[in-house]
Amino acid sequence: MTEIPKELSPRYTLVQAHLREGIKSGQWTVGDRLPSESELVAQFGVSRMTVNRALRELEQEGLIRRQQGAGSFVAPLERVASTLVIRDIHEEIAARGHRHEAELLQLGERRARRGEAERLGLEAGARLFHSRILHRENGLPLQLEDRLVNPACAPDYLAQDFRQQTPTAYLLQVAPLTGATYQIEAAAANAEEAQALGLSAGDPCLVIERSSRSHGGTVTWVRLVHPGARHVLTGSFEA
Amino acid sequence: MTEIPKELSPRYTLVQAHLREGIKSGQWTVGDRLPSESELVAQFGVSRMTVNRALRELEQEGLIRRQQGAGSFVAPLERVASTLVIRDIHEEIAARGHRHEAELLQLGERRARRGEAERLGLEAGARLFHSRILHRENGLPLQLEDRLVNPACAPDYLAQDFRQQTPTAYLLQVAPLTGATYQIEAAAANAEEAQALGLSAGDPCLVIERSSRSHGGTVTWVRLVHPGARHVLTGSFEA
DNA sequence: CAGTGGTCTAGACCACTAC
DNA sequence: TAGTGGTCTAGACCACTGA
Repeated sequence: MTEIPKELSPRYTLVQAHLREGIKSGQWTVGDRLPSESELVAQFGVSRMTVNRALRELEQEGLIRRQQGAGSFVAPLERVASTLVIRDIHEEIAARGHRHEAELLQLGERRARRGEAERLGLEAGARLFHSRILHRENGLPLQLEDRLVNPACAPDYLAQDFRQQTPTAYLLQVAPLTGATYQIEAAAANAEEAQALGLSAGDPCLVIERSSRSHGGTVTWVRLVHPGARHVLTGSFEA
Repeated sequence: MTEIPKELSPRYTLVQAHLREGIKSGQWTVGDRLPSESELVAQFGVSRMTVNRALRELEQEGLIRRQQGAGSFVAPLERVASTLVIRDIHEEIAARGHRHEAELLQLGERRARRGEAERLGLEAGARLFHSRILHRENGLPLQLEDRLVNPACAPDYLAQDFRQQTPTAYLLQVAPLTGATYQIEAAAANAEEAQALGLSAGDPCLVIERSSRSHGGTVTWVRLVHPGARHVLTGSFEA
């Protein structure tokens, strides 16, 4: 019937662009009702499925809110939300075009200390692997990585050369990630951390703690300590 | 033709559940090719549009990767990504069932200092509003809020009572949010900040700087300083 | 009740990929 | 060239909302 334009944006994106523009410009503001699906069908000369997809995706983005029987409305953007990405330190440094070096400070097996078994979902006093690595960017200490590993998920962990491949990369390979939780805080460097990172004890650090799961349960728990002055998390979001 | 089941999950979610299960269980692992759309059509007895939607949404989630002409594959979950939400401090404290108090330390109009005009997209030396508020949770200092406001976007800013309504809430009301950028870092409290927050100078703080835009441009820039020991950002993600 | 969004179908044409 | 995903249509039935 109607021709599908070649080399152009798909039609549903045209509908989205129209609504985005109206919201950005203030034509529709928070709480306003947007044109109904059938109105957009008439306006753009497309099928309802196409309009429906356009609106559904805008809803997934959080830009609009849809209510069956009532209509589509401009969503209140009360929250600054964006996807926070925590990347492998090697990738992150490489992406900046810099040199990454990993210094292995500790690697071994030991019994879980108080609280450690719980983090990995093991029984108290279970054996686990432990590693401590200092990551440098162009020679400058950037991250101190303290890691606990569930031996059941990565039995060959101790045999790896972590100067060649980061624990993160190795573990992703042997135990595909299916979930994670993390926590970000500011903390003072203790004496050990300060020495490794070339700071003074008490200096502010950005600390990320993360627990990663795979099919077989919790694979690893890691504490990443960064000099506060040298590591910043950034993000943005756009309506 | 085929009946649509009542009171049950939509059919596209059944297809998704099947694929999710296979990926979680390890039936398909990173890089594996998933059944094609037509195979899933045959397997589930649904139309291709339905299967297509199921797969498209899994791709948006990042769980699979699709390539025209080649197939759908299990995506490598290399990144710990999740939606980071920065909420209004009042909401955050109220959600914990605690008492929020705001102490107005400064409120006024002045000329932009060096670097400040740029953050708001104003000309050097332009006039702007400034406020400094200490937020307490159950009496304990939790956040020191230093804010610059573009007068063009919120001309009545100085007349508000910020003990009753946070600047965040007020500004969202008068200038609907259309975008923002933020930055998270660890920093040492300076003398002023330490005094306000009841810390010692040099104590680690979690600092969030955020710039918010509305239709009319940059509305406000804010620096939020939190005692490192008392504020943690958390999040999680699931395959 | 009329209008809304939620879901679904059975086709279709296209661009792309791998063999 | 055969098979893949990308997009689109013109219908349809349904659940829900608000007047």
